[in-house]
Amino acid sequence: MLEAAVERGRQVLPGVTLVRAGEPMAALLVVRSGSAKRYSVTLEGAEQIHGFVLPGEAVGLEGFASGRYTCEVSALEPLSYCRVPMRKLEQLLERLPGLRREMLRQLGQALDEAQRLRGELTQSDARGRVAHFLADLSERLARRGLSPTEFRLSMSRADIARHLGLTLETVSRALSTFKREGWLRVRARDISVLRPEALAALGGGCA
Amino acid sequence: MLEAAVERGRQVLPGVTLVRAGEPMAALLVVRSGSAKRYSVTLEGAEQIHGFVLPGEAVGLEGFASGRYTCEVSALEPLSYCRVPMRKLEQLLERLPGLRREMLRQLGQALDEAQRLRGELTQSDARGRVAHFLADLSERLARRGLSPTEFRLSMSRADIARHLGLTLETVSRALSTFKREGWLRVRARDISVLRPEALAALGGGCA
DNA sequence: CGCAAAATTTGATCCGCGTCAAGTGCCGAT
DNA sequence: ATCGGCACTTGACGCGGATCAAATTTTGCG
Repeated sequence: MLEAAVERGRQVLPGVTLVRAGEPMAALLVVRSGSAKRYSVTLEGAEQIHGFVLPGEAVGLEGFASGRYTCEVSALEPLSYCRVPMRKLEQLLERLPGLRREMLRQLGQALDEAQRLRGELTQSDARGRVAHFLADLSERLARRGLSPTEFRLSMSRADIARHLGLTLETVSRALSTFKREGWLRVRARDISVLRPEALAALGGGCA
Repeated sequence: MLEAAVERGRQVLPGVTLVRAGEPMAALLVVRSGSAKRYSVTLEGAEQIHGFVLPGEAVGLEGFASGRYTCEVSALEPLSYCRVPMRKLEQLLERLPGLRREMLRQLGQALDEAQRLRGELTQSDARGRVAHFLADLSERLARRGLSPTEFRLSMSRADIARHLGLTLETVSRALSTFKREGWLRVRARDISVLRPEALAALGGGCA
């Protein structure tokens, strides 16, 4: 059923752009492995990073609004994904009530997360934001069966900073602080979380 | 068709809570007139304001994620709304491909706006955020056929501040600055926008 | 393996916004 | 009409993070 509609996985190299802002939304993309960044480019040419796409997550859901993608998505590592053409998707939605609910669920979740993140970011200070970012990443990795305590950041400090509305220096300082406090081990882009609860306490003030 | 499924409008007074976090999502609510604030309560009891609901907008779409609402929505003014029970909604989605697309479109748009807003807020300074807030409000009012230049804020400065991740003093100062520059006229909660383009320039750096 | 370029860390200084503290004006109650 | 309370405005000051600058590590490549 679903499998039959899905085009065989495709592979791309780091730096390759999967979708561009303004391009018609011809298909739904789901990342199989690797990671990507979602961003839009401001008038001044700066990247505004909306978030990072991990395995199992869909790309460009916000394109449903207008039928066109509203941001760019480009691979941060070698990445494989599968692709469901919109025409196929509509046929499937016609037939499968479960898939309808699933699509609404996914969109609802994306919306919920976007809001929650916005709340976190506007309320917290720099370290709180970085802690939250790490905790969130950790949780999403765990959801995919990967280690929540040992992972490698696929994005640069600058990408993290632009995502959190900070400067890369501030992100670096926050990581150094966490390291000094004994909450993390940091070696370049390799992270070991030693005290997840400390990060969660700083990052998550939500009920 | 749609009209038949919609329960007659209901009215509530200011301060009344329409939906509560954790409550099962039994129906889709759409605001007819008046306005409301969406918020969640942090562990410390502070309100985190996710946004404001204007006429024509739906309440609690993020509830699709889990079948339960994830934030509270309470009326800021006398408010009327209509209500589509979830059971009815599913039946309609079964039969109407157009409504399916419309639901996805609405969710996509909510997602797109949440992301865009997050980007704005994390990148801009205090005046940029307030300018963006006013420009956004103005645009949404215009979309409903209301005046984009003359309106009354239904929310307090404190609500605006918590929404933007600022303090109420800073919001007040931003408004005073805009007034001094001749971009706005401000009398208590009544706003006249004199130079929309100035606000847009400060508020919107997106492509 | 060694070099050059890029990414990251660390340090010093400055400024915007949060905080604390007084006013000022608007609105409802009596 | 007057009073009291609350929302808002305005002012003073300190701190966290942006900015500028330089050292250090990592990575990609010949």
